[in-house]
Amino acid sequence: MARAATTADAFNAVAEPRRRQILDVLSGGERPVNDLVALLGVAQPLVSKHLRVLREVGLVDVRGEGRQRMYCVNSRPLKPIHDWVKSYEQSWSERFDHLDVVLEELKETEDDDDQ
Amino acid sequence: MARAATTADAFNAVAEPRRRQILDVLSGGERPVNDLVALLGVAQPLVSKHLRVLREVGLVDVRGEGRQRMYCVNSRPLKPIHDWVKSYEQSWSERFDHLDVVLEELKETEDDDDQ
DNA sequence: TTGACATATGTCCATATCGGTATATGATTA
DNA sequence: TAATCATATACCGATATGGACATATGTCAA
Repeated sequence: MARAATTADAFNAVAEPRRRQILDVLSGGERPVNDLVALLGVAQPLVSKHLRVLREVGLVDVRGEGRQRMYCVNSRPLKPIHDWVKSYEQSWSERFDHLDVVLEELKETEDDDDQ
Repeated sequence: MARAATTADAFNAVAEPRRRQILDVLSGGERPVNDLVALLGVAQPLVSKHLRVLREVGLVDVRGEGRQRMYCVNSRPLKPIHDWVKSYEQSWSERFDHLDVVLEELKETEDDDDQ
């Protein structure tokens, strides 16, 4: 087998930075493709391809408006990502970060022993 | 260019389900490689390679213990994912979900008009 | 040292990616 | 109808993947 398709799920679709950018722009409201092309400074066919991936995993919806196609975000497929990542959240919370700092300092103190 | 390397960042590393599984197991505590091999039922070289990817993005730390290598989670690289996804959280919250339901019902009512 | 165990690395294959360029489809206007 | 604008698709290249397999490295015990 090879790497999972980008259209396999939101995890894969969103791993590409450009697609996150697109979602970030669309989170400000519905946009036609050419807006994204201008805002991201990317070739139009590439934008269309990224939009296709996002559509296939349900992260964007389309609506025809004249000769334009208006895209908007549908963030529900992001929920599994949120849910999975959330269970790790406490680990980097302030309390634990502080503990890390303390441990780091301890280690450095040990390292300094041989000076 | 091709797809970004799996070791490019946590987004890419974590897009692979098997690697999330590994992190999920390790979140229960430090484990040697063979534990993961047994628990996931995957070939050992494959586990080692996944662990390498996770290590390269800083999601796991290793510690030598005799002839074993103990792996544990370091979830800090997940924070960017959490932060990015979090900004979309409200969209799927109850309130909005309810709104979706209402709109869905409205649409179905319209569709039923021709009965 | 030899052997056994734990883990890592190397090679191979099939596959699909992102990006670029060219072209097709589709809707609107003259 | 023809020309134009907006978007989608097709094809190509370079690249790296996950998995299977074989083998190297490294640590300990007899």
